[in-house]
Amino acid sequence: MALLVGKQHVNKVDKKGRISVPKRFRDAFEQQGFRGLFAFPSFKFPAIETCGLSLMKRMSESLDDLALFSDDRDDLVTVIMNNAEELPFDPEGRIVLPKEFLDHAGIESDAVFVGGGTRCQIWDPEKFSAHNKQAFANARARGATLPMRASEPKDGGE
Amino acid sequence: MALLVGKQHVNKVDKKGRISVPKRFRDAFEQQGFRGLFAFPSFKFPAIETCGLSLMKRMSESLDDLALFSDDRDDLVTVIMNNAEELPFDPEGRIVLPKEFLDHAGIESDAVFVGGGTRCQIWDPEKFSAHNKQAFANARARGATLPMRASEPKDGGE
DNA sequence: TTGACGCCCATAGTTTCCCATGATATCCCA
DNA sequence: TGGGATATCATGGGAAACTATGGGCGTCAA
Repeated sequence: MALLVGKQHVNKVDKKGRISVPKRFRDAFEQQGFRGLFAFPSFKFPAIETCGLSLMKRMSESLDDLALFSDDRDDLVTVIMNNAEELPFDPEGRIVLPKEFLDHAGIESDAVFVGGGTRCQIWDPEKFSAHNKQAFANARARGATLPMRASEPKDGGE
Repeated sequence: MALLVGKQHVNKVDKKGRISVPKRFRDAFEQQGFRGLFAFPSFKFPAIETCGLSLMKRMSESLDDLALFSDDRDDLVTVIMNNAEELPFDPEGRIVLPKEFLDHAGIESDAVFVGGGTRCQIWDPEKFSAHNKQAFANARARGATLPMRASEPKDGGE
């Protein structure tokens, strides 16, 4: 899948709750066989997490591998599936953000799409800006490092 | 199959006990070859479990895999199969919820359809809200993780 | 005959679609 | 290399389509 990066897409939420999904991101999601995306509130941040059909399906299948009616499964289903929403694109490539999501993220009129590799987050621009600064500070203070995966011999698809 | 997710569908139970099944869920169930759904009271929660023909079949088969005459099997067969009802959609896409189910779930005038991937549950909105909070707390306390199925090597077609 | 159930119709409120407009970015050509 | 022509993307609003809901009627069965 195309990589989603960047934080330059600041779009407007209109009075119907619609917002344009940046073309790049939209294309990446559409390639997964569903003209839309899946969104759910982040539990760590005041932000909305979004992903495409592939990841959502994979999570659903993984959940189905757990024993039906087990506590583990029930809790995870609730946390993941029950709190997600399927948001189809309209012909112009917009989605309608449920009010609950807007509240969670503290979004009013503008929102920024932040690419995070295979998925993306939607933030209130100011909140993200603060979060971004903080992340820089944290990484610097902690001297964060990233152990790298061995590179693929061939171009490993997606 | 289309994924069933979300908890935004809050519909009303009319005095005949009818309730509209949200369009998305209805479509997903109908695709399975039966214009209706299967429902049975959850034995863990004050909620009604519902699923389509496919999952019902899969559960039946899974039950057959349990040892004949084992307590688990007998109990589950009783709890699931004996208490399940086949609820056909009316021309408007509604089902009639048996009074017994309404009582079990403590549903009076409103009910929320909660998507859980391949099935969905019907709850009293307030009870679900509390349950949702609890599930988050449980998952966090237990440090729940979801072992993921291996992702498809190629771009997962479909 | 009464009640339960399924079907039909009417309606209100949303949601989705469609079109128009403005703003950008891209490209082409002088 | 500058300027404009063109395609693309984001945005806004109105209209059409659809979903959810409520009530009435006929039918079948106890």
